[in-house]
Amino acid sequence: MKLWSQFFIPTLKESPADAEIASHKLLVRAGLVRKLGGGLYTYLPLGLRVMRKITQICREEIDRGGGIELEMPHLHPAENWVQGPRWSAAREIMFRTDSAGDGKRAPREPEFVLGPTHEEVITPLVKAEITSYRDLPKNFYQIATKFRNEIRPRYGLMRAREFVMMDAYSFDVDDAHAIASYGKMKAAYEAFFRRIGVTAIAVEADTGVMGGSHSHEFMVPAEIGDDDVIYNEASGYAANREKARSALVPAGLTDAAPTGATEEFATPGIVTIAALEAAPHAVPADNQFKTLVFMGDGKPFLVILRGSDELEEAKLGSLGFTLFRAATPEEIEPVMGARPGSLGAVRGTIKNPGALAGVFADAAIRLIGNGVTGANRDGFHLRHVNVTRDLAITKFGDFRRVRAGEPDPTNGQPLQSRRGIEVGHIFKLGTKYSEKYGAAYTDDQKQSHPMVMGCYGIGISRTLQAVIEQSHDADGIVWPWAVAPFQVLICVLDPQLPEAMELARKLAVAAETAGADVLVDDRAERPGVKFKDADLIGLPLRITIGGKGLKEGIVELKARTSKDVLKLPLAEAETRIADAVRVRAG
RNA sequence: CGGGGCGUAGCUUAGCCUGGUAGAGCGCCUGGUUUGGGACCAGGAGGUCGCAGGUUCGAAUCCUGCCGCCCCGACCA
Repeated sequence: MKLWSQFFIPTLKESPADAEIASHKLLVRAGLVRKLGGGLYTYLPLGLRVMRKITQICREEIDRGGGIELEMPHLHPAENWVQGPRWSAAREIMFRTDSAGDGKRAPREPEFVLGPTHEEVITPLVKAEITSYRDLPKNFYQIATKFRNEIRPRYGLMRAREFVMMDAYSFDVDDAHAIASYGKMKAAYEAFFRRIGVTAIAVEADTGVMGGSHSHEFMVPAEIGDDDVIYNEASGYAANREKARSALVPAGLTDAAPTGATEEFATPGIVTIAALEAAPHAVPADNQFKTLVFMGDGKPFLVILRGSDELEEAKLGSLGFTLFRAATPEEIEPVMGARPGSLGAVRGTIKNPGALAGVFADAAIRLIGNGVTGANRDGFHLRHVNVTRDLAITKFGDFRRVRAGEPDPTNGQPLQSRRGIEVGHIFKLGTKYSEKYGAAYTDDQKQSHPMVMGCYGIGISRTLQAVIEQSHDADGIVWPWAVAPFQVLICVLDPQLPEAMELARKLAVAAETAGADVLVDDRAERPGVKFKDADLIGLPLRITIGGKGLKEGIVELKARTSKDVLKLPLAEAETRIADAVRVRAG
């Protein structure tokens, strides 16, 4: 039992000016966190209690899924990263540290980085410690602070520079066993989110800079989420838009025959799809070929899409470049012979085709058959361009952004789209890290093999905020039982009455014995203030002890989720409260 | 990092355009009246107006630079 007057819950009537979304406002207003700087937050006592509860449930479920807890340093020798496979891709999000020195000369020390994730630490550890198939599988995890120099921290704990994450790393003898480990973690995640009272759905996801073959993200549906989930309820298909597929291009599609010889026509000043759509040319966007130029590891490559489609940039990750970015007009012209707006991939029109690392076409351009594209001559386009006859395509792929309404790839029904917050991610990594660091084992035939890895993350602090985003009303937070900082609030309206406080202590003991954490509001505040604060901090059960009720011989019991107030005769109060707690505690 | 916005008391903010003693509400302190959904009255403390330059007799206000924060984009748990 905690007495409010001896605890620290600084609630606010007004929302801080820098908070935009409900959960961020409530985090601050309910006295859970305070901001230190952009993306940096202090967990106040109430917030810390929630973090601990989420952390503990996470630990229990990961343990149940076979995880072994350890803790690695937050400070990493940069050397570990330089040796790894993604130093160049990941260094931009890392904080580098050194000694503050004596202020007189530049410190000369090994370079350190603050850990954004721990593959670069765990893999060398496992390499050194595990060498036999007899010691596999192993799945190590920790729940610890991570540091990422987010370009734009946002929405309170939602995207912070310093945040708490559960990160796990599995090591298996082969692919089949790695998939089993992956499956166990997926089940553990589902159990975790269920227990903390959060709806999180597993969706297919892009692997990003982590690499690896496949992955799922766990998404909490929310309007303010950063990600779009493409899904269909009937089929159960769900994917991050970055990864989503659709059956837009029918499997049996036959390629259109040419309609005539390609023909150049003048389009002075027309450099956008929309402009070519307008009169006098009137070429529909879905009859145009859009030609984009990217730089992949220093070499230009082309991506061709339908004019009506958007590029889904994440999908270019499948092309195998370590780093890629859009090319600048200065880079484009010498290769293509024209500036953006008049580009095309028709054979023979590209000025310097040898410079290209490839021409990658989205499969949907096959729906065009014969269309219009840039002539690689400023102010000119080509018509009657046939996909198979004319375009210098290296490879077809899926590069377009899927839109709601397109057919589900599994059942053909229309796909839907909604926003979500990514709270967890699981990756099947393969041998990318184990090969790089030499983490290998010897099998029973004395053969050496790289271990097959998986890695898994849950954003604990982000999940905390996602809980609030998903569970609040106009008055404040509505905590799910399992993660509430306290489950029972005893509101003593007349704390100056000794019999009121005595009763509060008695009821607190009853609730605690039944399995609840109890907060007693013993402040010398007016009832209105106490009720407003009670709703704001959102504890699941509220017991009200007032002078009036005591004269009547009752106390009141109210759930945060309900408007109904139960009047409990004093003689029954302890048992009734204990029952109410047991029902919810399960 | 590109685009936009904002920095005034612990919090929310007015004042800035059109330069001339920095104001309110909440919170805090004292006293009193109150006491079942953010009370009222009286008194009080609290501000180098983000920082540094500049223009001016005079700058919160105009100009320049920097810093910080928020929003949109690319990245992520």
